[in-house]
Amino acid sequence: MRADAARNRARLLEAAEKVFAAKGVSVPIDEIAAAAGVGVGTLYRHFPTKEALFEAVVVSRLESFVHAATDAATSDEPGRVFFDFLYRFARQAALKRDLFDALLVAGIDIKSQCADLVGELEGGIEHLLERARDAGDVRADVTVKDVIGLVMGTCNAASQANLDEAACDRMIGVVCDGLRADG
Amino acid sequence: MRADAARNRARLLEAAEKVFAAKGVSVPIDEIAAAAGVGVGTLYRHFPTKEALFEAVVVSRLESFVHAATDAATSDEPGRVFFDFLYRFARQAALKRDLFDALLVAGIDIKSQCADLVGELEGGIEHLLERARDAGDVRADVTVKDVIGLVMGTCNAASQANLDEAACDRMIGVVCDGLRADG
Amino acid sequence: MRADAARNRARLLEAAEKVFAAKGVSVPIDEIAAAAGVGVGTLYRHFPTKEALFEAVVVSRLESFVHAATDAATSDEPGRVFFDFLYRFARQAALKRDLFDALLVAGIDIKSQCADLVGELEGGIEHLLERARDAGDVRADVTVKDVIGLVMGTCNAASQANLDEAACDRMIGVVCDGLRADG
Amino acid sequence: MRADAARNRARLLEAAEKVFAAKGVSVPIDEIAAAAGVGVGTLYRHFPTKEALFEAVVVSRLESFVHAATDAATSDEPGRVFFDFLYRFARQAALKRDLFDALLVAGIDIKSQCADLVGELEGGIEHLLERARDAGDVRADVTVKDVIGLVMGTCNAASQANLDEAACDRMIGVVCDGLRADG
DNA sequence: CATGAATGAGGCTTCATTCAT
DNA sequence: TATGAATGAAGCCTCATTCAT
Repeated sequence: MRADAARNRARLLEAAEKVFAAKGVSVPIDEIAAAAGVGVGTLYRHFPTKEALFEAVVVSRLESFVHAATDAATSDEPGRVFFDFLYRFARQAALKRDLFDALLVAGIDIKSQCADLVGELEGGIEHLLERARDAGDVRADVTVKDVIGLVMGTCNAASQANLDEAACDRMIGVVCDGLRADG
Repeated sequence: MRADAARNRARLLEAAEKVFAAKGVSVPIDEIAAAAGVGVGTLYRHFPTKEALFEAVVVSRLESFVHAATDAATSDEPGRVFFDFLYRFARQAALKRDLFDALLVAGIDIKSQCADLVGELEGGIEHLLERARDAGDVRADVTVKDVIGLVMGTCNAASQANLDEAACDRMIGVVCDGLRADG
Repeated sequence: MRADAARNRARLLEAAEKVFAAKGVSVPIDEIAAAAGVGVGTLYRHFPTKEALFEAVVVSRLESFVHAATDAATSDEPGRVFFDFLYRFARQAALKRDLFDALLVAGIDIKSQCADLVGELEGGIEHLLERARDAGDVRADVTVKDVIGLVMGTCNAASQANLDEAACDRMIGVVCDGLRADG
Repeated sequence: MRADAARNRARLLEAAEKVFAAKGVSVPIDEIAAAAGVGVGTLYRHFPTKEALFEAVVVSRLESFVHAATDAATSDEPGRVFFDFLYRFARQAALKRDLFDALLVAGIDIKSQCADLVGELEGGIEHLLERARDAGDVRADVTVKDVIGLVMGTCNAASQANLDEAACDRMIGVVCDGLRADG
């Protein structure tokens, strides 16, 4: 791939992330192209479909989470590491508001690549969860999906309600305390 | 109001609730009319705008919550009543998936009536929360908005992820335990 | 026809005249029914079509002009009578602004009854014109259609431009002077 | 601007002029697009609104009138030039039937550019009128608005009644004679 | 290869007319 | 019979996608 093509692709992803976040998934694709400083044609050369562009944005987000989970996998303080991960996860999700919502809500099905990554991410978190549970730091009855749902849901709610960072931390704190408790 | 008009209005609300929930707010309005078994014109006679229809659906939902909060306001077991309310709230929200998300996400501003009801509902929950807090059953640092965000967010997440009722209860359980804890 | 039916018909005609004049021919028919204080159903019982209602309105207007022309037919001052008629005609037309415009412009073809009345009116004016011409008070080269066009066109223009009565009189004065002149 | 875009814009203007003239302002916009041999989308790329398209058509017409008025401004035979202008004006207006009516009648407000041009045109004609009046060739009591109303109204009437060119000339002749007369 | 003009299906809404009450 | 609710074709406009430049 030529250097300028690569640069355009990067610009498009960045612009798409911003614009999707700011205006929702239903934003006209021309607006994204404009924000990236390229023509629609160029956008379509890199992403065959609006949906494909959206997926690519989500994928890039997921990837960073997967890396974080992998990095945290081999600590010797499983509990601390697990909860730290949740906080970091939450903060990220809170920052990039509307994107995950959009992903979950807007009726755009997650496809191929995305599904794989989601699986990987779940796997990574499950690993962290199990180690924390084995160490007695997390109650026994919750599943990965519960954990992800709790954190993501809370973040979404916080961002949708325009709550500040303090509120978001407080809410995640509640969730973490709930996870620690003996049920 | 004539009998048939009332029947059609009810059908429309019901259909809209279902269809919005199943396919998101961006569903074509004709589909709702078809689901209700009436022509588009009839829909527009009852609701002057797609947005108005959506609002009406949300309002009817909110109203039932407000009633529940009011009913629970005068118990002598504030803690139990508060958490019971949250469970009921959650179960309702989980059943009617995607609607509240949509409300919060889809860029449709809440208007007039809706805003009032939301305010009322917040007031009602705040009352329950304060009584439970005064009774020492809930930690001191959380606000109504936190509570609502936690419950709603969790429910949304659960429904989006197609989790079953058990998972949803488990998640709400985590949240409630977190709220009980001393922070 | 029952008394109340007749009253409804009259009310509808009156309302239609006002509403058409105020808002143009493209006004929704419900608005006319509402202005007349009856339901649309009643309107349709009296006039099978929006166009038919419009035609009826125009007919009633034309009839009054025809009567005026007939009344003026037998004067012994043909010139004065002719120009007086034009002034009266103009004033009427100017008052009921938008109706004739609408009639002429809006693509609604004149039908049956209307056409007959227009013919009658033209006949009446032609009679006045001929007598005035024979008396040497009007130049020889103009036709009835010219006269009607000049007066109606001027009135329409005046009303469209929101000119006041003085301006309208001035303009008709110009036209009349032009008609008097020897060409 | 790209060559094809310019060509399409021109085609659209031309088609719009014809179609508006033939069928009135209420003609569906798809019909204009079809007449121009382009898709609706193209029409909307060039003119953001039906009204904007209409305005553009009117503007192009007005411009030619303004130029004519400017060209005639510095003659040394003010009377002849003034009446010549009116004849030319009339002939143009008569050719493009229904457009100006539509403009004046159909409830489409003249906006920005249009208003400016109308002002310019009025100014131009006023200049001609004053010079002709000063030369003693036109009666003293008429205003520009009167003159414009008389000519435009007459032309509209002529075209609406499907009168031929001779009749139109005759009618304008009457108006001009009326303007010359001493009132 | 980049651009942005062109396309047209499809969305929301209006309104003349019909029909149940 | 009067009413006004129901109907649905048709209008205006948007926007994902294709294609000429």
